[in-house]
Amino acid sequence: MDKLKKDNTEERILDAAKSVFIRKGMDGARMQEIADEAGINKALLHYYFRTKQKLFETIFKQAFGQIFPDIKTLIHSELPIEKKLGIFIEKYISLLQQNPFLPSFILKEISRDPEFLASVIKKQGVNIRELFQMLETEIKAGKIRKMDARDLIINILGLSIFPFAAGPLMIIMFFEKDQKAYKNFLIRRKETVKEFILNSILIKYNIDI
Amino acid sequence: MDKLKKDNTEERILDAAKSVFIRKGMDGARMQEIADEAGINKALLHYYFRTKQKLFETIFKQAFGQIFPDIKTLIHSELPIEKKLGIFIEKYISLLQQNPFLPSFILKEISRDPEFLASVIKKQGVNIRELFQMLETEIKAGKIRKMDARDLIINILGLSIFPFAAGPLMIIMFFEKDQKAYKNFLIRRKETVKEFILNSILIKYNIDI
DNA sequence: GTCTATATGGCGATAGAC
DNA sequence: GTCTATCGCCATATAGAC
Repeated sequence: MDKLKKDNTEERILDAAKSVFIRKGMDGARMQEIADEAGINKALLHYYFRTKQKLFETIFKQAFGQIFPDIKTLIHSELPIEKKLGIFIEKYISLLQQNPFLPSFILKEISRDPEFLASVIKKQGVNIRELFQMLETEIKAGKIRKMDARDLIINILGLSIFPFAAGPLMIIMFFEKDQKAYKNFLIRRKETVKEFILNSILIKYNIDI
Repeated sequence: MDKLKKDNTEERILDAAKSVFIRKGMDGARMQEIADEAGINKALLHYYFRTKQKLFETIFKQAFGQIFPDIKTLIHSELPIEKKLGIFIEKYISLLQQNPFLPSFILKEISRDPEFLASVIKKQGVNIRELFQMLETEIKAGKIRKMDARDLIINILGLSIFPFAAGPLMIIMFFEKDQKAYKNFLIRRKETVKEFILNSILIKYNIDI
């Protein structure tokens, strides 16, 4: 029973902390606000997670862990490159749709403490090198037009992530505060991003006349 | 002489504030740090700009004002669309190169207070509607492949802005902390982004066999 | 205009009862 | 494990001398 109670409180704290940290960032978040949202008091926060910093790191790692869908299996799969990229983009944007505040949360952290973030990524076992090699192989094989693999990766990430990071502004300026229209835009995004990228990089042998 | 002295101090404050706010954001910035960097004391900050909030807003508007190069003239020019887009991308990335911390600064503000930001944009006299109309005209004329103009705008902005917002992480993970290699990457970016976008959206009538 | 000194409030963190 | 009360610090902001 005690065990259950503990788990429950800890979970409520983590949920509340995630919500507040994601809205306000590390600097803007207040322990009091997290406590309120969790339905407990500040002292208990410190009982569970000694410091604000530790609580933040717990949340950050948890949030960030989600952000790498199984890239590894995708890299080594035998699918043609356009399928690989298509699946990645779809999975990635779906993930962001379920966690729409992750992008701005992580971007904040990039400018606040990039070393910490890089260390978290390393621990996730993400293999950048393999990813580069895979892409470069495809480029050399002439499946993708000649380009810097770093550009390609950044382009894919930027096109996927940016509409979420800029979301609150887009809703006001592009969608007249119509949240639903924005949501529909994001749903279509999976297809339009795929289209946009593949159109740009695939080498096609069409006769267009 | 008094006038000169005033101007000088005010300018030093603005420079220092810009530097600190851009590094730390509104929440992370400290008035003491700004005062130190300006070579004065805290009290004087409040003498010039009553509150931190007001100082921040001054800086923000100033920084944001730069971010709209003369889009208006570009929209109404008689250049073909690929030239228009090319010029915009080049100008925009150049601007960001000179103010590499603007992206993360503004993205922070998007999630902190999007309404304020939208109001600043409105006052800048940016005419989103005209931009949409221009793009839609080109699409209808068959110069650009069929797509949602909002997607196109977001794609251009995302591809331009994201590499700066993610810069500190890229330097660590893609460039082994070699700042210079990253800078060179950004220099090349002007061309690669143009290429990437135009390749994706222009309708070409090539025979590729 | 610029400074020193201080007020005021808020926040993270801890002590200690239950 | 959970609470109330409080400490100690630091940040914004002001008062007042020069």
